[in-house]
This record gives sequence, C-alpha cells and structure tokens, in this order.
Amino acid sequence: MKTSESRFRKCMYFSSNALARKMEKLANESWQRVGLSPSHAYLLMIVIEEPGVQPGTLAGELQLKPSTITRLIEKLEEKKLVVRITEGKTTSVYATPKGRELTPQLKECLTNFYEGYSHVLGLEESSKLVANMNRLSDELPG
Amino acid sequence: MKTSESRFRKCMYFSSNALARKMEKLANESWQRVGLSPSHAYLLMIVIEEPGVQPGTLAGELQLKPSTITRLIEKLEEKKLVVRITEGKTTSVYATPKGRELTPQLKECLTNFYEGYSHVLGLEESSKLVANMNRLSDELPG
DNA sequence: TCTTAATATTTGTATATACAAATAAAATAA
DNA sequence: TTATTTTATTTGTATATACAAATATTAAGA
Repeated sequence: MKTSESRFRKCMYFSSNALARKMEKLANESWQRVGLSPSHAYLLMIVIEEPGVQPGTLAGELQLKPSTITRLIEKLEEKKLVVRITEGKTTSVYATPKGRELTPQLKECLTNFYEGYSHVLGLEESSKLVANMNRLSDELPG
Repeated sequence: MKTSESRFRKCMYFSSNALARKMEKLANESWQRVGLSPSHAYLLMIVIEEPGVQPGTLAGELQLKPSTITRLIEKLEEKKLVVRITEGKTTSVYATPKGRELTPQLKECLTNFYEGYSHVLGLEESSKLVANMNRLSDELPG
C-alpha cells in the first residue's frame, strides 16, 4: 500500500518514518560498494576533511548522540579506516591512509545517492522539502 | 547543533532521519499516558475501527513489514488489548473490551500529538510537507 | 588547595524496525 | 487428484539509534 492510500496519509508520524526508512534503504544501496553504512560513510568523510575532529563535534554534525558516534567509530577502527587518539578527556579521530584512499569512491556514492532521489521532486522542490524538514526538526523540543 | 547548522543541512538522508527521530520522540511522549508506543497505539486504533482486520492489511496501512506487525500484535496481546484468531492461513485481529475502553484516551493522545508539531510550520505548510514526503516515499523504489 | 561541578566519552541495555528463512494453508496446473 | 506455486504469517537474527549510568578529566568555587 502506498503512503498516499493509507488512512494515515496526513500524519507526520508515518510520513516522516516511512520516508526515513526509504532514504535509509536508498542510502544503504548507494554506499554498498564501499562496504559502509551511510552513517559510517558520512562520518568517515567528515574525518577525512577535518582530521582530529572530536566525537562530540561529530555528534553535532551528524545529528546523532555521542554514544552512537562511539559505536560508529569503533566499527571504522576495526576496519582500519580511522584511529582514535585520546588525551585527557578529549579524543581526536583521524583517517588512516586506507581510509583516505576511499575518498573518490565515497564521493561517487554521494553523487549516486543524490541522483537516486532528486529527480522525483526535482531539485527545487527537494531543497524546499529538506529546508522544511530541517525547520521542523530544529524547532521541535529535544 | 541544529540541522540547519550542520554541513549536511542539504542532505535528505540526514534531514529525513533527524525529523523521523524527533517525531518518534514527540509521539512517544504523546502516547505515554496510555502506556503504548505510537505504533502500538495506531495499530490498536485501526483494530478498534476495523474489527477482524488482518496483519497483512495492518502492514499496508501502517507502512510496516508483516514481521513487524506480528511483533506489535504480540505485545498488545500480552497487554490483553487485542486478540488474534487464526483460521487457515489468515489471522483476524480484534480489540478486547479493555482495548476498546481506551478509545477516548487514544483520541486525546492523537490530538495532543498533532498540536505538538502543527504550530511550527502552520497547518497549510505542514500538509504540504507531508504530501511531498509521501510523494517521495511512494515514488522511491522498494 | 581541596572540593565540587561541568564536560567528554564510553558502556550496558533497550527500542523500533527489517530481512531472510521457515511454516502452513490455499489456489492453480498437470 | 496430485504436484506445484502462491499467499499469509511467524520466527530467528540483524541494524540503527537512543537513554541512562559509569568513567575519567578538567574547570571553578570555597
């Protein structure tokens, strides 16, 4: 059943969740060729661009909780794509050479991903949609 | 950090996920007084309105996978709010009297929930947002 | 300086959902 | 009628994320 046919077609709860799951799926497919989930891939991209970035900053940029960032970094560390250097209470994250080597593939995945959805609404409507989703997120409590 | 300040403010992946998590949180709070998660509550509301509805239909209406519906029903059954009657390969789900008694509270929760977010963008913009999210969901593969 | 409070990160656990395979029944084809 | 395919549901397992508490370190107040 399509969202537009469900009795909850007017409900933000279902629409936002359904869309997020669809985007998650599309993004997973887009980044499959580098063997990373979208969140791992985005985290790696930030770390490459911003060497030494701290988990707290990553949490802010990725809109995820610090505990989630810890788990993401752990996995990237297992794959030898990043390293963590802890000094005192702060931790700095760096991409390894192996991680940096993925840069071109990561960019391709990103392009693929955008192309996977932007044609549906068109670039302008997509931007507006994202802008309104952000506005709503930002003004909601929590 | 607000979504609008993140370097990924233009990315549908982050925006849709961030919004869905915010809505999940708001919805959780809204339905807390009946002791149900939003998905359990919505499922119960459908079952009350549509006695004997089948899991497959519920999956379509709620935009969730059949396996997820099974899990939701199991929990509502434990709480004695619904019962399942299986005949052959189909299963019919009915609300118990205890489940039906929740009707007025469930409606209040729903109202609370809508009021929790619709003022941010206003009713008209909210509707447009939902409509575009649905359109994108429906036209994306999967 | 010593104590308390604030900050950064991690760990243990929980939630919501999905995928893939298993089961079972009904429908169709041979 | 028997064999095969399709349909409906459930079960086992996995993923993405969060919350709350624990840990450790630095900063601030007495």
